Amino acid sequence: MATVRRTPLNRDRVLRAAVALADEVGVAGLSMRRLAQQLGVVPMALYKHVADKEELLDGMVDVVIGEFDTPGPGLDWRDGVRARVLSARRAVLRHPWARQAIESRTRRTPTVLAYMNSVAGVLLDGGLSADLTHHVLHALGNRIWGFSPELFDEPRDENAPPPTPEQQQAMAAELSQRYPHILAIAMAATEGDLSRVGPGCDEEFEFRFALDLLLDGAERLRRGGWTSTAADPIATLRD
Amino acid sequence: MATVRRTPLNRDRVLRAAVALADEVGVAGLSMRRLAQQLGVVPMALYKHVADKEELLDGMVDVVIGEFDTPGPGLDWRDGVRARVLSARRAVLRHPWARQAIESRTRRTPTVLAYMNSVAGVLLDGGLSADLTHHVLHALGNRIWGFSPELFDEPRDENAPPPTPEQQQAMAAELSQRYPHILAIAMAATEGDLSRVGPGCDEEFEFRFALDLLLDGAERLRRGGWTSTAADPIATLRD
DNA sequence: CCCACCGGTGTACGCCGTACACCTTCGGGA
DNA sequence: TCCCGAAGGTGTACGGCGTACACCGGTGGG
Repeated sequence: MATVRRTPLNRDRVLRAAVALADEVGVAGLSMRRLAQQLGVVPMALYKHVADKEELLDGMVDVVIGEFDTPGPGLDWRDGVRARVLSARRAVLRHPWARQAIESRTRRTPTVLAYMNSVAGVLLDGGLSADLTHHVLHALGNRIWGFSPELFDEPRDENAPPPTPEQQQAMAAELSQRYPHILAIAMAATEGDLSRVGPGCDEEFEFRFALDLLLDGAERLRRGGWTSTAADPIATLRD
Repeated sequence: MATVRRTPLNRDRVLRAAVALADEVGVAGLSMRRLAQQLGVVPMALYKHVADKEELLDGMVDVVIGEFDTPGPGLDWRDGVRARVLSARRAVLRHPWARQAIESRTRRTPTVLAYMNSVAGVLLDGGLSADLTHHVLHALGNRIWGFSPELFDEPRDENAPPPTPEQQQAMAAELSQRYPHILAIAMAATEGDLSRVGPGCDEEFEFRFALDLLLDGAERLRRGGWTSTAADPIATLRD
């Protein structure tokens, strides 16, 4: 009997299936065994296509980077960086696990290098010295991958019931006693309505704010002919 | 016979042993079983003192935060933040696993809140509005914990032999072909001597550079009476 | 025609976190 | 004085994980 032969696996199909699976169940729920099951294959079959789980994750990150789009030239260098980085951000938002995956990766694959090279190119073309470009890339840090590094968000439990007024009252009392400064911030962020503390911060705004703060600081340094070898390299910033 | 009774465990001893063990073997090598062994106790004994491994890690982070020191008042707000953050940095450098642990944590323990509250207090006392303080804290992101978020470092293998001149030549050729902008940066960073690419970037410098870039940008916003409700909130920054 | 290789299989090992039932010890009311 | 309940430590067991290793059928090139 003509048992239909499955079209054979290959590295690309494995990676794309892994991305899809992670989109569903998160990076914590992604296991070699589960991925194999999803592909209708025995776990060890995967190892014909990726060396180990580390390499699988590297490959998955490469897939996400492949979704970044490269805006054409002709932009102010700051707009060029913004465009790249905000595109990265959109890709990372489509794959919520990507942030954690990127943070945990340490290998720099050719894809990763190519992306860094492209961002660096925008800075250099914009007139930043190689020196300044280097340090600005460091300053941007993970932001070039489209997410801010923070410990502030996330612990939001969607299924939790909204706080009752009494709970709000209690929280405000607790905050004002032990963490008055955090209370001040929360009040400002919610315009005094602590019940709106639920939705949390506007990540998009925070991301752009920090990005622009850094890019505009860099632009000021560029104009000032900044160099890292000066005695107080950052002094140019101080007026 | 008088079998000597071990002094009983308690949460504090467990956490400190965990920190010590992680200092030795890293966070990846830290398992409940191994920690128990180190304490001369059966694995399940730990669960009388911490709910689960998550809570153990939260507690370990709290221990590290406990090592931050709080500089006295009387400093310029920027110096106040710098002092706190650089002290955090020293603590995190003493516990190399802490960075990863902090990044992976999502629960905000009272210790975490207290630290954030203290940093926020410095900003507010320095004359930043609650609004601006909020966004500046976001902009600083993980930097308030004493490390920069980056994908640039780490993959340095100490045991690897230094590259031979031929390898350097090959690397430079590869770089100049495929990643010319990265080459430019590497040349600038090593003053043209690519053999010094080994030691990597000066993390301390990069950290301070980014920190000051952000703090000085924030100071400029403060002076300009920045507010997030303006049409183009960041416009104050432009030239 | 044969054989080497490629992709997939099956089994097994040693880790992991932790649920659950149990057992000792000890301090403090009745 | 007795008892009892809590606190702290134990032992066993389960289900999951990544992956080493031996194997095996099909297929295409010499």
